[in-house]
Amino acid sequence: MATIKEVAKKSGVSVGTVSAVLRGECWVTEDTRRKVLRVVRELNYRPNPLARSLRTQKTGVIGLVVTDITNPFFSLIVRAVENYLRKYNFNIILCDTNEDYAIGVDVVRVLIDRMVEGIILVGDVLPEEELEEVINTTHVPIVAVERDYGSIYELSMVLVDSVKGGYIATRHLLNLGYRDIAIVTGPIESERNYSSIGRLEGYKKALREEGIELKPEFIVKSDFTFNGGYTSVKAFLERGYKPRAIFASNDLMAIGAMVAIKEKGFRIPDEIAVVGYDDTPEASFTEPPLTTVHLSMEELGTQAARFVVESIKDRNFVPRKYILPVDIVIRGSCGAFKIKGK
Amino acid sequence: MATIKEVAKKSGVSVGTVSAVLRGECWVTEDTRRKVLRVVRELNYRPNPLARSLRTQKTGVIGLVVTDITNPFFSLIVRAVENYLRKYNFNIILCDTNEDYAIGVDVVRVLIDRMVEGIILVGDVLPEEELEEVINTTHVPIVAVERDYGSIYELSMVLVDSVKGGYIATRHLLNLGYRDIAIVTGPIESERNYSSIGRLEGYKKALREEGIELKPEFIVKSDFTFNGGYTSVKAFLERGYKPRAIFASNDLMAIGAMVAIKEKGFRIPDEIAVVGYDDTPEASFTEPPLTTVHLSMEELGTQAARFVVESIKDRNFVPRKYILPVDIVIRGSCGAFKIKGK
DNA sequence: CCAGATTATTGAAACGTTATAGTAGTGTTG
DNA sequence: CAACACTACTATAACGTTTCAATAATCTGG
Repeated sequence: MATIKEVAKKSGVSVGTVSAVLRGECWVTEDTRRKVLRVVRELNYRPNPLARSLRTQKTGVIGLVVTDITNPFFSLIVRAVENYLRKYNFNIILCDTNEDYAIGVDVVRVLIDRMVEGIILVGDVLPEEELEEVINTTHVPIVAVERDYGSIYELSMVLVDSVKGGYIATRHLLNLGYRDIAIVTGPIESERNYSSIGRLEGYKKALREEGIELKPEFIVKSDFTFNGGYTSVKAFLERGYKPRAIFASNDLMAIGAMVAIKEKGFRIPDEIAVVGYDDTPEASFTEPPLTTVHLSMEELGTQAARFVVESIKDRNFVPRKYILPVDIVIRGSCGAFKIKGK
Repeated sequence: MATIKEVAKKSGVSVGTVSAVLRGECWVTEDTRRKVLRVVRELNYRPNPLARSLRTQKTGVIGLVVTDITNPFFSLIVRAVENYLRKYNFNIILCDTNEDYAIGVDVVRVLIDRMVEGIILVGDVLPEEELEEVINTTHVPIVAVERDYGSIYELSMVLVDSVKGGYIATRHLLNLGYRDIAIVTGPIESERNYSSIGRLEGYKKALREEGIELKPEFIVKSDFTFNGGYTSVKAFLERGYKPRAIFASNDLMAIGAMVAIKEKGFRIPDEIAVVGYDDTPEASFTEPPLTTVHLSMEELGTQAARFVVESIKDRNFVPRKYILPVDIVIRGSCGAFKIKGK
């Protein structure tokens, strides 16, 4: 690997000048610029980003941490973030925590050591204590996606209006005349399960509004996976419950639920209607196609990336909050098109 | 951020000694070691990896490039790679090329500039010319996954026995007595579509073996996505063809195909049997569950990561090739369990 | 008890950049 | 034409580590 020194020597100028040419400083004469650039090409010189970063304290790297890369919800966000950041010449260090706080904590520390210029946390990567610690000990801009840390901390957030999402899903089912509506939730043990709890809240709100009593046994706890949706709903049905409709808090669980429902011999949507949440690509390819709360993962990712870039470029950026609007996309599984089939 | 100098000053030793303590050199007295470590803790000192890398020429970073992070096949590999590399304290810079060579080429160059210690390419990231260029100009160990670059280049490969996979899928359908078997392929325009072409080869081989003539119109070209599978099979059926079975070259397309088949009013597997490829999680949650060629993405990822780590640790590692064995997992969609339902 | 070996430690030179103070050389101006 | 300001550069000190030759301190053994 050629270094800047060799370029300098060979083109008969100082390293400073070469550096200046490469950084596009305006004061260099056209003559020397050309001379230097020729040598750069000749030696196939490429500046060493490590050395550069060491000096400038800028790495051009953003840390992106997700809880489950395997879930299309997250991978679509990852793609959007990457596409956005590429335009600004940032690279991404990606980490998947596998929903494990220990890994999350570790990984964020490593990112900070590596002097990333920004961190995007998607999902429940860090407990509040650790987030606080990180924010107190460092100044990297942080953006949390789909995890509400409240307004106490200095970080931007990109959120989905989960309550509203849960509400419109349930509302939609109510509007279709269903009363016995069960919900399949994600993890809801603690406050921090922002998205699960929000969706559940929306569900409750819609029922309350309609004056329907809330049956605790109709709240089926699960875990946002295919398999979780399948087993929890199967168990639920085997306990003898028979709701008229099920709102699953994400598409993966909705798909699992649909399999369980069919296995128990019920028709969808005629006997049990199903609504999902996320509108992942697979939602269009279930049988019947899944009615689901649509949210744009692309928008989430882009917005998060935008916040990060802004907080890096703009010295006095103040953390912001973006709330993604949601709507419902109606397909076959809810029974809205009883006549027309698909 | 505390630097090693401050630690040195505060603990009354030289920087060299601090460095030695931190790197666990054995010659330091227990006394100084303790003294230094106390100060390290007090100042909450963490070595700057940039500076370290600049000096040692080792970054502890591996580049991981995939063509479509959105596809569970890839994201499962990513997860496996990450899990393996974490154990060796490597971090990952992930890039998604979106199947775009231009991005792939660019991204690999950036990775090399950043002095990653190894590169894992999953899928068709780079054209041969560029791979050659990269290998000739640098010495980073490279591992290609699911892309066969032949034996000319100095790189390790982790491959799936695509031909065998295609063969056993088709063989399975033949064994069930089906003769009219269509195949839905991925892109097959050029040599480099290693996986698509391999699977197609396997399909052809099985038919040939059985003395069945190959109908070119039964080779349905598609693109490895849900939607591709759906539209291509829909068009195929609308052209009036009615195969007894369809082998889709991945699960996503199989799922799309199943929707198309049902939409056209055919029952699966009674009228048209379906077999997929990959055994992604969604394969268990189709209706009926998808019979598919099982391959362990985890194994692929782990193996690739292992190769990378080995080539880094072992000065005289010679590039190796690993071929993942495949088998078929029989579920409902192929009609092997006609009696028992699921 | 001193030469020589051994042990614990230091000091300074890298690593490859950028940033900045300084400096020749060339106009400009009063 | 001296004083001054530009212009186009150069030299060098960082950045925060590791590495290694040099060195002081201690220990051996003849």
